[in-house]
Amino acid sequence: MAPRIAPPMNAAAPRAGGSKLVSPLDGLLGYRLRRASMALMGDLVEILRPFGISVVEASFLILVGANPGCRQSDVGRALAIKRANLTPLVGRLKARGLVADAPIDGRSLSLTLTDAGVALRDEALALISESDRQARQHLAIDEQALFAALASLVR
Amino acid sequence: MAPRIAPPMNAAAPRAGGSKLVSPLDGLLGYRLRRASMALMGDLVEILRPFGISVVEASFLILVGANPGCRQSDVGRALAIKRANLTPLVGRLKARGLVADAPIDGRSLSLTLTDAGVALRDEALALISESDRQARQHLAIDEQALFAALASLVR
DNA sequence: TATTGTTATACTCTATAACTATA
DNA sequence: TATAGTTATAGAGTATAACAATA
Repeated sequence: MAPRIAPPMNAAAPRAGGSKLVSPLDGLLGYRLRRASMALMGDLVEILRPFGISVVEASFLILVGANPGCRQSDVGRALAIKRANLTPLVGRLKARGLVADAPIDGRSLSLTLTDAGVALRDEALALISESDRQARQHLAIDEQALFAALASLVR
Repeated sequence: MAPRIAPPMNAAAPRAGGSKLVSPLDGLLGYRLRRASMALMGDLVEILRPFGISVVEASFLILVGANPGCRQSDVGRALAIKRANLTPLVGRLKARGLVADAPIDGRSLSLTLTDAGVALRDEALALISESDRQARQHLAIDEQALFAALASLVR
């Protein structure tokens, strides 16, 4: 056994400082993912605050903007938003003049961004992309590998 | 220009299948993190359902269990739970006989798991760790590098 | 019969503000 | 003065169930 230097007496007492806790959670991938996700979500909330839209609403606008004429139900599936929650969400965006809908076949609705919706989406997406780029640029890991690993955890 | 073979007529119409959408969100790290986190959280919810506790409650029990006698406020800080939400959380766990508290200095509370709390924590943590291990074992990426990358995104 | 959209409702988690007591 | 804990309350976000209309 290698000799060990005796630590100072106060180092032997756990909880001395009173604030640093042992965290078994730090060894869990799920926990680390949640904390990282929450950190980026927090940034996103700040970015979106001036626009007066939520993260879910922004995701919705971005997806509809990239798929003009898409069915409401498909957007809901893609974002894992339940039908029952989709109605008031679309209602808010329509009320703000950001989204327009039109019947497809009598039971489905097609969605499109209005000009105002496109303008807001463009502004917001630019800021979101820039913030995301900044978060990625100091990663000490291959970005493609990271994305692939994250994708492998979904479903 | 290279000659192009004419596609079948129905292939020219986007949205033919009607379900796959173009998703600019897939290029965002924040979005991929959120989806991956939500997937693992879903697993966790299923694991905890038989115990009748939430993900937050399980995290709380695990952290208190690893730090007997810790201050309630320190646990709240470590898990980013606001003081106002901590009181009913601890109240529920005390009412179920999983956690015990004791005054430290007249304004702070120290928390400890009861025997029942330790037993539940042991059972739950074993299942959680096993589920987490399964999620990690097929990652095509260095685990240490992944954890470091995730940590670099927090704060 | 299965899907789409709607309505109503409830539950969880989180957020804010005000208050008391203590270091 | 800053911190710890409490209380009350409000807001997102998400969940279920039931319904009508349509494919």
